[in-house]
Order: sequence, then C-alpha cells, then structure tokens
Amino acid sequence: MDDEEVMVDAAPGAVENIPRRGRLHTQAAQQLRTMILSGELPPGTRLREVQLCQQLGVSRTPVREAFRTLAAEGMIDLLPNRSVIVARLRSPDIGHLFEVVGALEALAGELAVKLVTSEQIGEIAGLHNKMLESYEKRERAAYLDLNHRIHRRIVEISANPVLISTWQTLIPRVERARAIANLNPDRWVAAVYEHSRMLSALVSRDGGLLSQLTREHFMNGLRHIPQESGSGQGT
Amino acid sequence: MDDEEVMVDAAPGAVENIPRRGRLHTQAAQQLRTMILSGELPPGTRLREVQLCQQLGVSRTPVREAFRTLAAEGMIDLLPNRSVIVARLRSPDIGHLFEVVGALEALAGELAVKLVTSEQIGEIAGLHNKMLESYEKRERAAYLDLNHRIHRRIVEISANPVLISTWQTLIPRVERARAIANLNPDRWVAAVYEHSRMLSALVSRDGGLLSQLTREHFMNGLRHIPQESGSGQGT
DNA sequence: ATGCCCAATCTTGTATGCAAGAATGCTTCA
DNA sequence: TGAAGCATTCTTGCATACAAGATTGGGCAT
Repeated sequence: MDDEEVMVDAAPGAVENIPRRGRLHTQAAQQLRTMILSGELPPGTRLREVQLCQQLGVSRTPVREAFRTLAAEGMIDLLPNRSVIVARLRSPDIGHLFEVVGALEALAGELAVKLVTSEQIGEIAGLHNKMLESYEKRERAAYLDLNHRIHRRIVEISANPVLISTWQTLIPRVERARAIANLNPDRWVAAVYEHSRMLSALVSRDGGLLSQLTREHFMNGLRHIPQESGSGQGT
Repeated sequence: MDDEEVMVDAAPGAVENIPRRGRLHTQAAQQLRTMILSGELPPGTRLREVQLCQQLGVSRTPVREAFRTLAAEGMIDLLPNRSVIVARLRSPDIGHLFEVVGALEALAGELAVKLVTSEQIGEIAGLHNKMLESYEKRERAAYLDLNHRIHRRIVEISANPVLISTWQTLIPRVERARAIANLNPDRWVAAVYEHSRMLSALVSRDGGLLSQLTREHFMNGLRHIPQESGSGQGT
C-alpha cells in the first residue's frame, strides 16, 4: 500500500505525550468533555463523527463509544439516525437541574453530619474562610472554585457512592451554568451569608437544618440565573 | 443560524414488537438488562463479547455500545482490558441506592402535587386499586409491576426532565434489588399501607407529606432487603 | 519438586469497509 | 412561480479484519 498516513501512535499534534496510550475512547471522551465545558463546542453544535475523528486523530469506533459515555452524562443528545448534538442548556433546564442537585446535596448534608469528623469540619471551615477572603477581594474565579470545593467536600463526606457518582454526573452542567451566570452583588452577599449559616449547621451537626439550608441555597441561586441562554425555541 | 427543533430520542420503549425496532445496540442493551434483572446473568458473571454476540445474534459493535449504556446505569462494571462483569449488588450499595432514589422520588412528589391534574390522580388511583387487587391475590409479579408504574407515573408528572432521566438511570438497579428481595408478608402489607397513605397525600395535594412518606417508604423497604446477595445461591 | 520464564491462545481495543436511512438540491409539472 | 417528486450525497449503523494486551499452560532451571 502506499504511504498513507502512517500510524496514529505518533501524535497527530494534540496531546499525545502520554506514554501509556490508555483507551482511546476514554481519552476521546475527556477531550470532548473539555471542549464542551470550555465553550469550544457551544450547545446545539452538530458533532459529525468523521470530522471529530480527524480532529482527535482516532477512528470512528472510539468516538462512537465516547458518544455513549457523554450521552449518559447528559452532555450530548443522541438522535436516532441523525447527528449527535451538544446538549442545549435552556434556562428551564437549569431550574430543573438546580432542583435535582439541591435535593442531592440536601441528602448529602443529612448524611454528612452523621459521619463528619472534627478534622473535616476544620477543613471545611478553612475553605469557608478562604472563600470569605475571596469574596472580600471580589475575586470571582477563586470564590467560585472554593465554593465548588466546599460543596464537593460535603458530598464526599456523605460516603454514599451512588450519591457521589450521581452528583458528579450532574455537576458539570451546574458549573457550566455558574460560569455563564453573572454573579450580581446582591446575590453574592446573600450566598455568602447562606454559606455561613450552612457551616454553622454543619458545626452543630444539625442535619435537618443543613439539609433545609442547602435546598434553599439552591432555590435562591436559581432565581438569579439570568433568563437568557438564547437560541432556545424551547418548549 | 440553524434553528432546528431538538427532538428527543424517540424512546427506548415505544415500539417493541416490530422486528425492526431500530438500533441493534438498544435492543442488545434491553436484552442484557432483562437477562441481568431476571437473574439469568448473576452478579459477577464474566461477559465475553463474542459469546454474547452469538447469543444475541448481532456483531460485537452493538454489543460494545450496549456495554457502555449498561455501565452508565451501574448494571455492569467495565474493567480496563479485561472482561466485563455483571455488577455485584452489595447490600451497602443497595442502601446507598435507596437513599438517593428516595430523595429523588421525594422531590418528585413535591413537584408533582403542584402539577398533577384530577385525571392523573384518577389514573394513579386506578393503578393503586389494581395493585391492591394484586396484593389480595398475592400476585407478586403483577404487584411489583403496578408498584413500579405508580412510582414512575409520579416521577413523570413532576415534569422535571433532569429528575426523570436521573431517576431512569438509577431505577434498573432498584428493580433488580426488588426482584432479588424476598417480599416477606409483613413488609408487603406495610408497603401496601404506606402506598395508601401516599395516595391520600397526593389526593390532598400535600407535597410535604407526600415527600416525607415517600422517603420513609424507601427507608422502610431498605430494612427488609436481605443482607446478603453477593454471589449467593441465586434463587 | 517448585518457582520462574516464555510462548501459545484468548480477549479486548481499534480501524475500515459496506449498507441503509436521511437530508438536500435539482428537475419537472401545475 | 411554487410545490412536489426524485436522485445524489452525506451520515450514521453494523460487521469484520487486524493489532495489542492479558492470561494461562508448559518447559526449564535451580
């Protein structure tokens, strides 16, 4: 045969440094996830298999398997015999998402207070204080990162693997929504206050209160998500 | 820009009888799910691709894609370069599962009472009465089926697509646990009573009460799951 | 006899070829 | 001129061939 493209193991130019070329479909899924979260592939984008193959330097098989993984995460929509499209993030969906994640984190709070150690409370309090500092300096990115880490830590402490994996599946979309949403000053200060109350509930190990505050925290946050998200001719 | 309507995938369960029911991988996934739920493939079973291909009459490609779907549902475990195995149903995991699904259905109840129509209440009441009949006749399979349909109907009425899809992802494992669990007479009558109370709460549109009853319903059911279900003697 | 190493075989991972269904554009008729 | 039917082309779905990693059994050395 002629000198077609030799082999793919030599890096077509993307991130190919990994000596251990672990499953290509896992790698493809991760790259796609990153591209979607970064906004490189906006919602509604049609993903054609062959195009992505060339872009990622792999064949159609791993790409197709990555599609299944991403579809299970709700990142993309699989249409019967048609193209795959990046899931749209319509504002009603954000509300639905917040309701579900709020319920999950409320459960996490209930479970966590039964298991949390003093060290872990100290750790979360530390994150909380750093978050307050970020708020004082109005460092939005750092604030959001610490915010995320606090929420994640509580979910992890719940020690419920089903809860953790379900939460992890949904949370990229929440982060995506947060990245879009403008944090207006009124909401920001309210969120900080709510977090302080949640920390108090955790310290006093009041699961019912923490659960209720968590749920309210999400519902309050929801009211401040801008109603945009354009292009939605939604239902 | 293209403003094409986003049509959600036309349902895995819409048309089942016609021989050409679309995608082979969907069909393969459904068959595998049934085989696992029925106990034909007990937990820990190694699934070799080629063997399943011959058994299902398809090639390896749709089988591999079905594997991804089932893995996302937690029905099977994908090991790196080794065989796929049917997920073991450890009893702690069942507890974790019930906690999460209980929280989700509690949320569904809260949302449903705000939206449910009189016709839908009548429909659920009808299912409930048929379930009572099945209980009177001790028709276990019919009872479980109606039970499942009632729960599913409430989740659907919540009209939260994120909640619905998350619930659908988790529920096969719940059904599997229910299929394994022996429904002992004491638990059975208690479950029927709990369902009656839940129906009353729905009729009176008391979301808080329905939510609480739903959660308790799951926690009570959990206590009667046999504490062993590993690689046991099966039926 | 036992433990280690190597090779044969099995199984999974990937690529590609082929067929069926869908979208699109063109032609034709009213 | 507009709409409908048809054909071309594109894209997905499926099957199979090939390659790489893993497991296991046997042989050899200590």
